[in-house]
Amino acid sequence: MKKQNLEEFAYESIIKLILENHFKPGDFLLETELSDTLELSRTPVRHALGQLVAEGFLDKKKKKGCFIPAPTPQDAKHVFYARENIEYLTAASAARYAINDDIDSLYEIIDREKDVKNPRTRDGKMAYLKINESFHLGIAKISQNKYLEQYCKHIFWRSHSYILFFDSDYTGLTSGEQKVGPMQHIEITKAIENRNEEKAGNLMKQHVRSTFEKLFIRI
Amino acid sequence: MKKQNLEEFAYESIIKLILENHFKPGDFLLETELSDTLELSRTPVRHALGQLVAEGFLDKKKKKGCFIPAPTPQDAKHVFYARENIEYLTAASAARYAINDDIDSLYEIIDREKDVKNPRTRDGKMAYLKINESFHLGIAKISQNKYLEQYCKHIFWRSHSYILFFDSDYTGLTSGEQKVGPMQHIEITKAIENRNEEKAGNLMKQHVRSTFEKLFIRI
DNA sequence: TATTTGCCTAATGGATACATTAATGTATTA
DNA sequence: TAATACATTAATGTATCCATTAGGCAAATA
Repeated sequence: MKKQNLEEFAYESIIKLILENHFKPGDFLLETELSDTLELSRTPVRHALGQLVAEGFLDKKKKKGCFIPAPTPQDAKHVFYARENIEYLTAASAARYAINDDIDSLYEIIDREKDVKNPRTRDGKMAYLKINESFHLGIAKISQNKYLEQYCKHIFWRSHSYILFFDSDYTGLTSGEQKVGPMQHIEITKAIENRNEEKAGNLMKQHVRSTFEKLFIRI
Repeated sequence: MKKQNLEEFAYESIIKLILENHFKPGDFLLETELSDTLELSRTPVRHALGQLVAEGFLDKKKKKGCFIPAPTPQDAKHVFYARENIEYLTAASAARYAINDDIDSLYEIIDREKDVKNPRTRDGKMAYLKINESFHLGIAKISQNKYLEQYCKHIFWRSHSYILFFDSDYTGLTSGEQKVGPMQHIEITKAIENRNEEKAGNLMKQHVRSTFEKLFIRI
């Protein structure tokens, strides 16, 4: 990874570490430790941690440090409730503003999604999640509203941490999603293509909710 | 102001400076300058600015500094579109979860709102805005969803900067709002009291939109 | 005159030394 | 033994010094 901006480097590295399950909920992310493993001084690490706290990805205890917030069923409900409603808005707004290129890029994402090999392996799962992210955030981008996009990004990542955490054996979700996910994605994209704002929103809401329900069985 | 945590002190002081119109859009908030006026080192100032950028209140140009984002009609539309929809959600959710104490506290806020003296003066206006804030964020709190609350806070403050900026002569909005605002607030609170989620949401949406429309005449 | 080149400067970006403090362990005492 | 007070420590919080760089200014060039 390039290191021209140590602050950004630290920020992205820490996110990567979290997403790769280097920490479990409740763990403290120590400035000294991180600056040691990332091989830079505390300053950029400290800055990056500050960002993550400000953005709500980490909690903080004064004079103690930053830590991964503990996932709870209650919090999961809040996350997914917020997410289904935010994504309702981005999808509806996307249906209003999408141009042809936007539609094309969505279909292209769906094609990549169908091509994921070995969905049950860790790499396959990760690849799937990455593509899924580009679909959802792609729609947020198309919505043309940078605030909704910002919130969507935030809540999406937040929900992802649940998916990663509760599906850490990489078996269940994907095998089912492999067909269901792309199918729902196609329906949503069609609604956007037809400029049907309400339908796009509702389909998206259902789609997010179905993810939650599949996940929640395990919680 | 107390200074036990210089980082927090810096954070709050900078927000205060912004809200008191010490800077105009496009102005750079220089670390050196701020640390000078606040009488502390650059470190906590730098940290605070980082937070504000992460939260989206300030923009940043690498190696150049943080600055107040320029308000534009287009951005105003985005802000208020996001706000009316987010606050729809918080109000609806509040109608679901409010307990009696919550309702009481809302009516108490409305009473304080009616009592604001001299709404045309700077102080009166500021007092009004402060109370208005506690109403809207109070509902967000009652919604019981910390993510919606977070987004609501953010977009509310963002919209406030427009109100402050475009109503800097402190005349128009308040004189009208003085009666309209509280009346709409009462209606919303009633809907929440009656556990009517959809009505609470819709009234809130209308309320936010009417603020925008009154403001937008000037933009 | 218009454009390019390169220096200058003021601001951020980063490292490090030092201060402070919450938490924990340890000893002392009733 | 249990409780309290003290000491230790390990981390954050802060200040400051040095490095880097974007942008401006001016001289040189065509």
